Amino acid sequence: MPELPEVEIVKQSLNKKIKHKKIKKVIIRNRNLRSKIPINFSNYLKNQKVIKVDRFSKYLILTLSNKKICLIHLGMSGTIHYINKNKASPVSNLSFYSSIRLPIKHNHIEIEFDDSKIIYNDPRRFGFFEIVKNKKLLKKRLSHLGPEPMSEEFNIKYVFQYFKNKKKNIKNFLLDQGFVSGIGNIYASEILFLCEIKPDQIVSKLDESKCKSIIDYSKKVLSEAIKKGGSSIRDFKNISGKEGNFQKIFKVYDREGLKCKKIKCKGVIQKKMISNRSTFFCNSCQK
DNA sequence: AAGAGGCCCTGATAGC
DNA sequence: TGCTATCAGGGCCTCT
Repeated sequence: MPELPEVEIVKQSLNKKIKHKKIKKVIIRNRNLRSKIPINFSNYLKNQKVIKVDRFSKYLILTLSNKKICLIHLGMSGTIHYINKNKASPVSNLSFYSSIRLPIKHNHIEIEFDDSKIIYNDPRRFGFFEIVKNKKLLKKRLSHLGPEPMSEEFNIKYVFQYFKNKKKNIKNFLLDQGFVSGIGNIYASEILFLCEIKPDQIVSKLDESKCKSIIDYSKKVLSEAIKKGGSSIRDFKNISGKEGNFQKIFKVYDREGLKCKKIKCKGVIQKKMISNRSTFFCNSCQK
């Protein structure tokens, strides 16, 4: 569910709420996530301070005072909720979704501080919590990931070279975390719309200027989404709190059958399954 | 060795 | 009302 911008929003709010706080207690309510939470997981966290919270791609990285690292991925449906013990309600929510009440089912992990706690909830269990023993191992753990879209490394030389002789379509590559890491299914469609490139375009056929527009719009869309607080769709909608706002300006995602938003374009937004993921595009201005 | 497809899991919604 | 089928923001594994 959460793509890079949403994970960034979670990271920012975690830094505001739990940075420098000491972990007093860890409760595992359900070990079953993408990988099973190890029996001794709590031992690494207990009595440690949270030094900082970082993010790479869609991963959250909690550095603890014992130098161990708690690596978190939210999968499709993972959310983190922050509760201040002194304030009964409403509950402020660290997921980019918001909720004034706590989820009841599918709470997997609770991490308690003196005055507050965070709860990890994940109905589909595609997320995970892992302990990585040091920085070097973290680098190794994340070594399969390509550059982030906003980084300098994601440049024309890299992209043009990467696309040479490749026969997959561009939508597939934007979702391929080894090529570029952080873009997910929603932003892939949004980026390609702005580039005026059809999602099933084979990448070896893209010229340099098209590659350049993919780079520029990837950076632009993701930074814009972060500014808007991410995208809140489906979950917890219509509940007051810190919802993201980017979904309000989706150009193509979930707009099947509606008119293209580009000025003077008479096109209609189409939905097509590409590698089993729904993909939205304009049948007229995307070539 | 790149690329296609299946699978992990629960919940919401659509269609009959 | 109550079935069944399909789809959902991700990523890994296997097969060809």
